[in-house]
Amino acid sequence: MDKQDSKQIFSDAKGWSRDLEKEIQKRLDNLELSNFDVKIAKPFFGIDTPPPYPSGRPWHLGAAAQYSQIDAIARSERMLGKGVLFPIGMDRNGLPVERYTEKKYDIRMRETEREKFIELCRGALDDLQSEMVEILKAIGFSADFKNMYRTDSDEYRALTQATFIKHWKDEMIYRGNRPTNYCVECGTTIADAEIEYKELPTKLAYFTFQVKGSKDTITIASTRPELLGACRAIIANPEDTRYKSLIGKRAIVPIYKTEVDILGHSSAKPEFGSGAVMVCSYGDYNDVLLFKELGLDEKIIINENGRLTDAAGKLAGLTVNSGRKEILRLLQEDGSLEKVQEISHRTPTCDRSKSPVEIIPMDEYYMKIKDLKDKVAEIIDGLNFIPEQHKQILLNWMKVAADWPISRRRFYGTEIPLWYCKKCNEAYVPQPGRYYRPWKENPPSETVCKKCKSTEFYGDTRTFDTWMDSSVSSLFVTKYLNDANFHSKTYPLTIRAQGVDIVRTWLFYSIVRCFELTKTPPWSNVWIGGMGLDEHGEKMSKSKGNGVDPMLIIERYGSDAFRFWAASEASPGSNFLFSEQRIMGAQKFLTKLWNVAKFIKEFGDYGMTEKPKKLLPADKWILEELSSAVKDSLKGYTAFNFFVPSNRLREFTWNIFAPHYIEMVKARAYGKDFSKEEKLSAIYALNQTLRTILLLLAPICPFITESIWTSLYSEESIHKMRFPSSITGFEEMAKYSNIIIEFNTKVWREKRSRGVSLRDSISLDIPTDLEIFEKDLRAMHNLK
RNA sequence: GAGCCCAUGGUCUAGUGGUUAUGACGUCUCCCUUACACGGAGAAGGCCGGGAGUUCGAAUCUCUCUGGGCUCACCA
Repeated sequence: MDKQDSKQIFSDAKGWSRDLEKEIQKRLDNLELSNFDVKIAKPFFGIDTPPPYPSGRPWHLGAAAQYSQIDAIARSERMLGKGVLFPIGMDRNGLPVERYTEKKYDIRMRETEREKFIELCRGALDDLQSEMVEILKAIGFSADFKNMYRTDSDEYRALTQATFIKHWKDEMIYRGNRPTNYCVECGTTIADAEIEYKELPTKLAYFTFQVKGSKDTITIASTRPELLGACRAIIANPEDTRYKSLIGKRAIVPIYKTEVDILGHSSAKPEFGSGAVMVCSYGDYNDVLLFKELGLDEKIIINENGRLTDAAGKLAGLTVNSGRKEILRLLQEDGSLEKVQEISHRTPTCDRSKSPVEIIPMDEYYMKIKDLKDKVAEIIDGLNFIPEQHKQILLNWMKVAADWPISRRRFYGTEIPLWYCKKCNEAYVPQPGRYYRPWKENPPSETVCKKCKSTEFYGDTRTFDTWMDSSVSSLFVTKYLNDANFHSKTYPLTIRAQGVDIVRTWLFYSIVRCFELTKTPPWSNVWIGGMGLDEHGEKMSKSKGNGVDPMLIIERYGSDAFRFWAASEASPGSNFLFSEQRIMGAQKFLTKLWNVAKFIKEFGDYGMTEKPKKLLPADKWILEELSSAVKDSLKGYTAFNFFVPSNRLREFTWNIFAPHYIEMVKARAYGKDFSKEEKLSAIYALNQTLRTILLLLAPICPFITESIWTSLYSEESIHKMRFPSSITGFEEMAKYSNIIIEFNTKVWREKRSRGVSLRDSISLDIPTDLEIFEKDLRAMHNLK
């Protein structure tokens, strides 16, 4: 936008709006603020930006608010004189797009040719990605879009694989056949971190086992009767008088007629159900522990399609749910079923598909976590968390974190770069540096099995958990293994910024992985944003239908109003409640600022930068008040806290500058009954104050500040300026603030009580405290 | 069951040993005043969740109770 245009807008527009913003957006898009050059000698500031998953509209309003805050980190650091590396990538691996693609084309992944399915996913992502970029640009996100990376690019996947290969060689990875969390709907193993517990209604069935060699029976209660065929023991609490005499005997499993031991074990709680429990492979995590502890033989009764196996006898082939109905019918027929109780049960579900998780023994790759706990806890302790208290979330998770299953039985992900010898099954690990696809490629030519010298291999068909990719984002953006010079100058980064919802995944895995690879924590600061909730404080979600499309809000009130709202609504780390009314409030403030600028612009180019020889007391006073706002705002920015500057600047502008100072000097600025020298002093202070407010507000409201700035002060963008330092020399004026405000209020109240208009003249004495402002105050209130 | 966090006018929120307890939104009344009616001025509205303690002095520190939120664990 050139100066002519902005003047046009100024004279016409009554307030700030989205339409004005769109004009500025074009200009800002071309600024290339995010250009980063390691050769330029500025203090380095690197941001590990969360790569958003392109999920299409509506994007989560809380996420949009959070990204606008992350953008404010980048903008404020630029204005603090740093060389800011502000990368942006798209997280494009994993389940969400696979599920989206299945739905969109009405196909099933496993019934589709792998190559074809991958193509469809990629196409879907490309569409969703361009929409995501549009949204990011609309909220004023100033990251390096020119070098936008994708976690599914050959280059990125080569890095994920290279880091895996290093972990493999360092013996950080092992392969194990262990009962793991398995989501039938997604058809893959999932990690503990991906489990979400939900209270779901379920049936608790009570049924009897015949005690061998006696007429006694023992009743057990189970929510998983369909696992009866995999029952290997019954346990009861050794203190439980009802069952004491039965411990050590054997019981006959109804329907299946197999025999199992009745054992004493403290994990059976007498007060729950019947007090006796059947132990099956595997109903829950406790069963896993008991099988291990009691040395029981597992019987695989559920397969990876979620159907009961031959081990289930008559139930073979049924799904878990229909198997449950059928076994209850059979038990009823058999006379073993005592009763069925409706209960609410905390059920582990998959956080992607929301369906119940089964525990099935699967052959998977694991990354060792348990051995690292102490070291990782130490690293976490050394990081600066914003807010400090959120460090605890991660430390708590650390205490229970188990080894991380990293392999997934899915198609759209980074392939596990391993082949196995067809003869002796020895693993072959390729050289790092290239992107490998073992499911469709042979290993590099001339590969010979180091054990048996065979040249025949088969590739692993699995992919990685997507967190394997995103947990090395800080390495990718610093060109690890790719540009040693760049990496050494940019790693570790300065700050990780992210939401509280992915602390135990992205944050935790990033620390573990990057530290293992580089022996250095990937950043020194961790900024954790709170969650955006609906107006009643409930989580926004598509299923609840309480989500709000941030683009609609931005179209209605503008991006700056949205960003100002996000900044001023809550301290960093606190959750914030959506409120359209409060976003309107933010827009009102921008309109106020706009009108202040319109007023000041009237005086043209006088004395805007050149300090007049003599400043009048009122002008010194406002500069002192301004100075205090500068100090507070800068303190907020250096702590990555935008709540402080946004509220401080709103308060200063709206409650001090506009009603008191501007009113005080209005007559002088117009030059009515004042000398030219006095007039220039006012105009200087007015401009100085506005300039400073604009500079300090620019990281939070990049559009309106750019618009006013380029219209009044410079051809050069405000976003290439430095923050002002606080003004000194007027400290003694601070004492007048309260008395000025009190006096003005007193006059206004007086006029009101006399029923005269504000411009009417009354006679009133100026207090001696305020004598130095007498001329301004008389003019302001029209005092005789 | 354990840990962490929170409790301030109708609503949201600032405040970390001394303030007349901050601001926003909302409410009520008056006012077109050469930036702004998308505005201005004024007003009402709070025993800072309850109780006990430390202190000359507590919204602020300690204990305790109550009520919320989050996380983890157990639940056959």
